[in-house]
Amino acid sequence: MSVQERKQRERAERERLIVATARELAEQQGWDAVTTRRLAERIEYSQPVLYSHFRGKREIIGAVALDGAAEMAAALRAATAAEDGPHARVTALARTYLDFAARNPAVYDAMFELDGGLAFAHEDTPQPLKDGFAALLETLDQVAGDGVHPGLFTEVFWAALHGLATLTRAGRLPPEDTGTRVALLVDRLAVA
Amino acid sequence: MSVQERKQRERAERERLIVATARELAEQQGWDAVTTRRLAERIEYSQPVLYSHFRGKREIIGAVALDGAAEMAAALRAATAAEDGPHARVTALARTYLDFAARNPAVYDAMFELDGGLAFAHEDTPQPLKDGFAALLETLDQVAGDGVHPGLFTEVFWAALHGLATLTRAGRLPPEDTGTRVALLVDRLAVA
DNA sequence: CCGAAATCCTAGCACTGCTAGACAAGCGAG
DNA sequence: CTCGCTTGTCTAGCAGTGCTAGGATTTCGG
Repeated sequence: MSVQERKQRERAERERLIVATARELAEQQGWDAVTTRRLAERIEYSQPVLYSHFRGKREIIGAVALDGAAEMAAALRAATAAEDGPHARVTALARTYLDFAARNPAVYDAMFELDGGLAFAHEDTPQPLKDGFAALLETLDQVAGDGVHPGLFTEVFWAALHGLATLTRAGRLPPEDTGTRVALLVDRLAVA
Repeated sequence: MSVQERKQRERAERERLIVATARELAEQQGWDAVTTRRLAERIEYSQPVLYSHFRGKREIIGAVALDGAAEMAAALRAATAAEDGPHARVTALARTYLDFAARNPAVYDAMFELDGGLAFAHEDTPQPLKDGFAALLETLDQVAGDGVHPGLFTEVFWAALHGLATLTRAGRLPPEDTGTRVALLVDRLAVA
């Protein structure tokens, strides 16, 4: 049995390599450069190997997205835990969110811009995505205000952050004023 | 000279046909289905004709985006003009924006999601885009609040709308609560 | 009416995601 | 240890993509 276990381990290892390589390549040269051929060459296997791990390119993007979601959730929790008071925590949350999106554009694209074939807002939503939303909710819950459903408030706040992230990265918003925009957003949306 | 004029007219007419057909096809079957071959077949010309009007597919997407921006700006102005009072106008603005995005997903994608090769936030930004932003600013200017730069406020509000639009359409947010989200957003962001 | 110029199309390139079928390596059974 | 078989991998290829070179056809000006 040990032989099979080793094989399974190696297979899982290779799968992680595929995802990590795809992410790296996307971050370096953009998702357009992530072709099955280039990806296969980088992991030093032939293309069909990719399809023995994933149904197709979409699923690879989806895997990168899940990794990213877990990472982002951890970053958000770490950033908010270091702050005192709801207002400071929300500010830190927003800054960290936008910072993550700016520093990992390819991963952010995999999560929200590209089609990774992931389910959302259903019971069959993958755990890391649920957890990412939960990380937002934990902090935003405290500033939703009376009579406002925390989940709905989180959705609105998240949408605002998402809009800022995407529009800034696409060159639609000048990046210099990000700090001011965050301050305005937090001051208005979050009730003490 | 009349002959040349007629030719120019026909050329312009054909260009409009290309853009309209691209938009129609994208709205019917998604942008993935808008290939140069299919598009060429629909306008009953060969592919190279497309390239005598546009540098490439990107520019076609850009042309659809510009059309859409003009349309959206008109819709926003019409909707806000019919309302009395700043709060009602902002609400109408937000509703109209999200409604436009929901009803014309392909056009909205061309404007913001896809790369149409358009410049933004510079002096060489095409006029319809500037005008779209101006349409937002006209209404939001009234509710920015004291000491808040109207342009910056508009950017934040716009980002929030954009986030709601994209996340809803991608299935990330349940569509039922759109009205509630808009109400929350307007109530908090807009200062009476 | 005829040469020149503008217009358009056929054919093809390099690339994409994805897959069938050949091939080799490693396994368990005798 | 050897034989058959499963398992894993690769080569080669398909249909489709955006885009373009070069030839054919139409249309214009003299």
